[in-house]
Amino acid sequence: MNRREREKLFRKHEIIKAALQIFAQKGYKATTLDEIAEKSEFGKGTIYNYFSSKEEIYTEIITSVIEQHQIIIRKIDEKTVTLHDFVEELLASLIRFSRENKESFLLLLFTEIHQSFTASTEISRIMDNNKQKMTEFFVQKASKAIENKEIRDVDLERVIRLFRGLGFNYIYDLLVSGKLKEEFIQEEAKFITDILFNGIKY
Amino acid sequence: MNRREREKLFRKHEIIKAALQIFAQKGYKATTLDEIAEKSEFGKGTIYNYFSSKEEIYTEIITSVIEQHQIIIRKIDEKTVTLHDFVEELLASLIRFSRENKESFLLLLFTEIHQSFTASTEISRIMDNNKQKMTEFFVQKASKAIENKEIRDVDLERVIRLFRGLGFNYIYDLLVSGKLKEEFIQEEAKFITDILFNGIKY
Amino acid sequence: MNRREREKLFRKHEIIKAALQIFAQKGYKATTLDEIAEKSEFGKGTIYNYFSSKEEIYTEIITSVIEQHQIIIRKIDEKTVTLHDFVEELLASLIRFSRENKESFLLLLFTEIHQSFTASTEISRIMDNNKQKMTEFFVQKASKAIENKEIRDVDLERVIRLFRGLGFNYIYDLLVSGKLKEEFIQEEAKFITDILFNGIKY
Amino acid sequence: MNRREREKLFRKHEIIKAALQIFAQKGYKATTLDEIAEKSEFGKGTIYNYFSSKEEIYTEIITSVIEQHQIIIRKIDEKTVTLHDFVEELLASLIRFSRENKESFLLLLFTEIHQSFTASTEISRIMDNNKQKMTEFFVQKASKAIENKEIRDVDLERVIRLFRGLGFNYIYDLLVSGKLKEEFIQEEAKFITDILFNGIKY
DNA sequence: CATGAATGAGAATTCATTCAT
DNA sequence: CATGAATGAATTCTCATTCAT
Repeated sequence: MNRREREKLFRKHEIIKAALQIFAQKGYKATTLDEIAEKSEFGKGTIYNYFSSKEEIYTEIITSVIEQHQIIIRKIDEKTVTLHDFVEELLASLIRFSRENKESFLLLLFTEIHQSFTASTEISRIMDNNKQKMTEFFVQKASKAIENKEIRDVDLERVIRLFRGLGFNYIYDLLVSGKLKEEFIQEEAKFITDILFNGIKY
Repeated sequence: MNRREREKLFRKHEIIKAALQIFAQKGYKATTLDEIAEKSEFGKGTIYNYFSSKEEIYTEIITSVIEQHQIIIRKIDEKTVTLHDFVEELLASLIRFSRENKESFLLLLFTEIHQSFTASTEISRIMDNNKQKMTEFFVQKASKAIENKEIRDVDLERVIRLFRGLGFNYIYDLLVSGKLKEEFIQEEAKFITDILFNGIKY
Repeated sequence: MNRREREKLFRKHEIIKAALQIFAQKGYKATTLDEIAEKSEFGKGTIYNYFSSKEEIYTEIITSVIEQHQIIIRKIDEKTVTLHDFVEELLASLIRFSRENKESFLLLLFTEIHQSFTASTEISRIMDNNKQKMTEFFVQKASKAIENKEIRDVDLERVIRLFRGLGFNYIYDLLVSGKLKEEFIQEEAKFITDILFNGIKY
Repeated sequence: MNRREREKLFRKHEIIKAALQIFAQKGYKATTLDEIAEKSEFGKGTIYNYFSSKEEIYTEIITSVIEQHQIIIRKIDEKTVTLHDFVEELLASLIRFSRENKESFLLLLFTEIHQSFTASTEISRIMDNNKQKMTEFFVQKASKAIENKEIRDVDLERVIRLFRGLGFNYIYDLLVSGKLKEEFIQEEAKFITDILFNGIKY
């Protein structure tokens, strides 16, 4: 990649950065290109040299966010053996990611919850695929955990549902409460894992 | 209330019903009055005989949904003594409510997650108040549960965060999966409660 | 005219009274039928039993106002001989009329100034006719006044233009200033007449 | 000011020119943005790149017209010494202005007469201020004229009222009659001044 | 490439008029 | 007759997209 291409990519990224913040704050419909132009400090027309439509900006952003998400999951899957470690490390990673990429996380959450932000079936497909992937990793680890008597013989479909709920919403609450300090990330992950494995019973 | 007033109320409700469905599907911004008019089978102008603006429709709906939500929580709070029962019954009630009022639930979830759908600080206030109320009920029951050694001495702020995450997101997943049958509602509630109390550990 | 007809006429007059006030305050376009309905304490539909359109209400009102105006002029014309008396008495009458029918006067002024309030050529015709009539009376009296050496041999077209300007705008200023007391009406009329005849020169 | 800014200003002026004509013809309420767009030969949306609302267009226009009006008065005030000259020159100037800016004059007249065209208190304030200023200049010159025995000891409040009436309404009549030729402007001004000072008496 | 002026399709809202009760 | 609910055409305003410079 020569200088020209590198610069082009850099400018494109500037636009994405600006757009992400506004999309995360206002949602797809309520975000205007004027705002993106202003925040990215480019002219409105310039944006169309990098993206062919507002929807494309959104799609590209959300696709990239999901990819990062996937990479994290994949890495943790490879790095860990027991379900317990998988859960704790995945949570820690996701919490860390959310903290460092608050807007990405929020956008992911919106898109997850509210798929019709955009009419794009492309995005739906990617989201579903992502969900599917995460489920696979979890089920694999969990199945083995049941075999190894690490955990009880629970209904895995339900547990993954519950786990996903935790993952997303707990982190969201942490984010908006503003209490998410770097030094407590591992602690938060441990806490959720503890409850998930041991329950709150006396 | 005479016939005329009853009819008027009925028609207003027809509009609300239609609007709720579209708001829940598309969100506030992406919902147009033309759609509401068409779905409610009224003329566009007619809507304005019942509401003074699009925002008023939204506010009225979300306020009413939150009220229903509150009533459920309050009832379960009075009806139950132990935290275990409170959690199980509340989950069952919320699951049942969501099943019967899918759109209401989705709208609540959107508004919770994405407060800037509407600029209305009024709605924010109501939402915060609702969150606060639910927290209070939970904390009260949980504090006593700790005293009574029903549960361990866990960090309540975290547990409520976790529980709320469960409540919302688990139900959402159930809803979109389309697997939420009436006969399994109590079972689902029991399952979550079981995990929350006993964990998944072998 | 039997009771029924008298009542009908009475109700029609109630509507006219209400409409006149609002038209005078806001102008034709900015006045809504809802306002007229509310002010007249009739249902909106009822108004259409008495008038076939908003424009008809306006036309009927303005026509009636112009008629009253004409009657005054005609009466003063008959009652007076010299131009001086004609001018003074006409001014006094018009000032009195404006004071007692503020809205009518304002409406007349608007319609005079701003004929395109309504597209109605009917109104234009009536207004022009009114103007014409007033001019005729004035010119007749003035011509004789020149003959009789009551006044100099001035350009009558110009004087009538000047006089009309006085009549309307002076009264308007008096009206909005709120300083128009019954006991000063004749005095005001005398003042204008004095200036018109004698000028302000030392 | 560079080329871009000059062009922008020029286009803005094109819009103002078109809007002025229509406002003057139909009044504020009855003028639509579609008409302004069509007359100015811009797209409807383009107008909003120059003004943020219909009301802003109106306000800007009327403000500018009043300013021009003020400038004329001020200039004449400085240029003349006696009341007689002030009156004659002011009338001539105003007549000339009205002839060359028919629409501006009409708009001024409407706004004066019918302040509720727009709800804007801003405009009311400006209008009142303008009225006030004109009164001050007149009163100052007239007071001195009384001292100097240029004119009789007349009630100045009344004379200014009368003079304003003349100024506005006489010119209006001239305008609509279409008889206002450049070569007669000074003559018209002389005529009115003559009557005001000497009266029409023989 | 960068820009921002121009645009019109589309959105919310208003209101005169109709009409069933 | 009286009423006011229903309506859609008309109006103001927004914004993604195009395009000339």
